[in-house]
Amino acid sequence: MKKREEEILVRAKSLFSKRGFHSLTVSEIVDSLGIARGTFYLYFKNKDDVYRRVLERTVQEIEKNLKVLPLERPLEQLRRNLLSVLKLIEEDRETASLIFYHPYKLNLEFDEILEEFYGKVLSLIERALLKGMEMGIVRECNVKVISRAIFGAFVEVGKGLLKGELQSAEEAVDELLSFGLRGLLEGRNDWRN
Amino acid sequence: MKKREEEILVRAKSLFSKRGFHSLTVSEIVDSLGIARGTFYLYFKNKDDVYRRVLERTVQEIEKNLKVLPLERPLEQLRRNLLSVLKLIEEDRETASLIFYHPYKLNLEFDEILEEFYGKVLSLIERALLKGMEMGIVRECNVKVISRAIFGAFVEVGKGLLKGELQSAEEAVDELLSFGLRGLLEGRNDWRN
Amino acid sequence: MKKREEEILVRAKSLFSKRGFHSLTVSEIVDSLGIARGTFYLYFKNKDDVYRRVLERTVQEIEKNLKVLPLERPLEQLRRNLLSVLKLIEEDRETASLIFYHPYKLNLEFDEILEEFYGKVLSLIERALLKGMEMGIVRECNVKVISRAIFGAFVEVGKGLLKGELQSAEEAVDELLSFGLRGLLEGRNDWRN
Amino acid sequence: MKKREEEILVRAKSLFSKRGFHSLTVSEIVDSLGIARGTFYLYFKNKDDVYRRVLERTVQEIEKNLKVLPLERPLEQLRRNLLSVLKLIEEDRETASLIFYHPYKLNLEFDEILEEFYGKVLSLIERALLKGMEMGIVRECNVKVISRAIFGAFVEVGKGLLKGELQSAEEAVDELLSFGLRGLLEGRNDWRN
DNA sequence: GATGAATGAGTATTCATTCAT
DNA sequence: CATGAATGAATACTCATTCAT
Repeated sequence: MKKREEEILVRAKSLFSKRGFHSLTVSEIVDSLGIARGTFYLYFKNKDDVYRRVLERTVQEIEKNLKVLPLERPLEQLRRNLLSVLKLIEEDRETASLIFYHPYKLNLEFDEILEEFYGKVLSLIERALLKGMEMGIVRECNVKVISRAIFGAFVEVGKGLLKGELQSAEEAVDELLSFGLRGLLEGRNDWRN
Repeated sequence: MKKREEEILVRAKSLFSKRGFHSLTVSEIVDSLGIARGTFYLYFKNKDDVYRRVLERTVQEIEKNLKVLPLERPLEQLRRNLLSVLKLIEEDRETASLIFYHPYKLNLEFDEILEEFYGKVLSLIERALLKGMEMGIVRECNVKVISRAIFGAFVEVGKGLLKGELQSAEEAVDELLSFGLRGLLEGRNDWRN
Repeated sequence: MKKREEEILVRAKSLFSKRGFHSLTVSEIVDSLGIARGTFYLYFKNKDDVYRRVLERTVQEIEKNLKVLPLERPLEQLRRNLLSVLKLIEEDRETASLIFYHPYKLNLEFDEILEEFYGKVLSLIERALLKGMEMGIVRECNVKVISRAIFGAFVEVGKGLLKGELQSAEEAVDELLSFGLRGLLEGRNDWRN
Repeated sequence: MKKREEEILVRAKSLFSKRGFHSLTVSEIVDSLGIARGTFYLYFKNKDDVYRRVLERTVQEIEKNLKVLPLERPLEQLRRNLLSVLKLIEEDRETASLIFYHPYKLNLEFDEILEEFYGKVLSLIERALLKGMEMGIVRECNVKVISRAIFGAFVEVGKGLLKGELQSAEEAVDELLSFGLRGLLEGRNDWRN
């Protein structure tokens, strides 16, 4: 990766995360870097191209943190993954903003990138659930529905952290896990026991 | 409400839900109705104006279905509300699409409309949780985190229904409730008992 | 003249004098009268038509005050005419505004209306000058130039009154006349003596 | 100043002076130069912007010719200034057209540009008058009124030259001066003596 | 590699005018 | 006489993209 290309990608990510796809112009990207308009097109086919690559990178960064640990302790693995992603959000608001607030229907290609990412996360959750059931830790349930529910709960808590309406990622993940495992009803025990 | 205005709003909702705000042009709206460009501006100040009104209406339609039932049975109330909204989604994919896939950062005013709506839903959930705790049905928990989690789970399941990746709204809601109430761990009882 | 027609003309004059031709819309005229857009076109062919008729009327009102008195006392006649027009300006700012600040090159037809009016005023002045020369009161001069100069001086003083930068019409006319007759140089007598 | 910018300004001045602000379109400017619509907006913020800059330039060109000579000979200075401006008008009809026939009430900002210019010319005249009085050359008079009168006379003669209704600028200025200094009444001497 | 002037298709918006009721 | 909904031509302005230097 060329230095210039990298430079543009970094700046573009920052700007797209603040301004969204449509309101950010190519001029703003190049002006903010002090480079010529033509230089931009030396490294990127067009505006869609930068956006796609920004999205891809961002998704990859998160995926690096999604470890497919050995499945002996599926719930622990899930906990770790959720926590590591929420931590990332706390640290890198640009990434979070892109992932959570990406406008769908911009362009089918863009949507696919996130859909694929979401799909990966979903299947990670599904696999943990299935393994848990196999091991007798997790009760029988509709995995399709529940994995989505977990995913959604997680995403929404992530947004809460991003907006500053929730405070600590650690606390949120524990609360989330506890909720997911024990449910809301009174009279349960901690799942780790 | 004038007939024309209604006609435009209905068509605009349909088109915005399919195409998003930016890619839909005013020309497409009027062409699709076979009316003159000027006619559009007779009823709407500008493109933002239609979009705002479409969004407002859509939110209102859903809110009509969010009944603030007497809180004696908070969990039952929650169940009904979630179900009625998911049913709506099943029936009216345009509404669902607008609500779930609205691009944030389009325009602060637009975002506020949905934020306000989401806020209402969140507080509905919070109130049910708090009442449940008061009544001793729901165990102590961080209401801020858990209400978001429930909301997120619900939204994500809604999206799944919309995309056709999940089948029945009824089944999904029951599964969701059971998940939320009993959690995932083996060896729990049904909350209704 | 129909009552409605009159009503529209009066309002249009008022609005055109404040807003100018281009920035005033037909909608504003009809809205301000509480009548339908169609009603306007019952009495006027188009927007140009009202403007033309407003201009014509306004010019006619002034012309009524421009008396072609018997020429025995040409300078006295000139004084009276100038005074009567400046008085009108003091009283009717709408008329003054239209006459003095009409944007040329709007439309040839409009320009002609004022040009014709200006032409009349000029020839009034010219005739007074010529008569004065004939009578030996006025010294030999280039009537074309001087009549324009008198006209211009008069118009500019009118604008000064309109803008409130000059105070009394009477005083201004006397000063103007004295200037025109005696000139600026020291050591002259009053022309009436 | 970039070559293109200059090119556009020159053409715009020419077109505005012939067609006025409203009837001239941006398309006409660019078509007449054979450049793209976007090129125009590279150099000018909008249509108002070109007009404003054309007006400012034009005023500046004239102001360069308005010399604030030492005041020992105030009337001679006035004569020179009036003459130099009238000469300019003879030579540059576009400038003259813009200055004399600019439609007021287009836009407050535009009006201010000319008002400021007119104000400068007026104060130039006022200062000459006051100095003249101080030196005992000019008789006591209401300077506010008389300076306006001189200005108006001058403007109107300028218009006459522009329209071709008056012939020579030199002759007109001398006639104008003689009129202003000696007045119209018979039996006066030349002011230079 | 880098530049930045030039491009022009695309879009929102206005407003005088018409005409069926 | 009066209405006012509907029209659509006209226009300003934006911005992604190109290409000669």
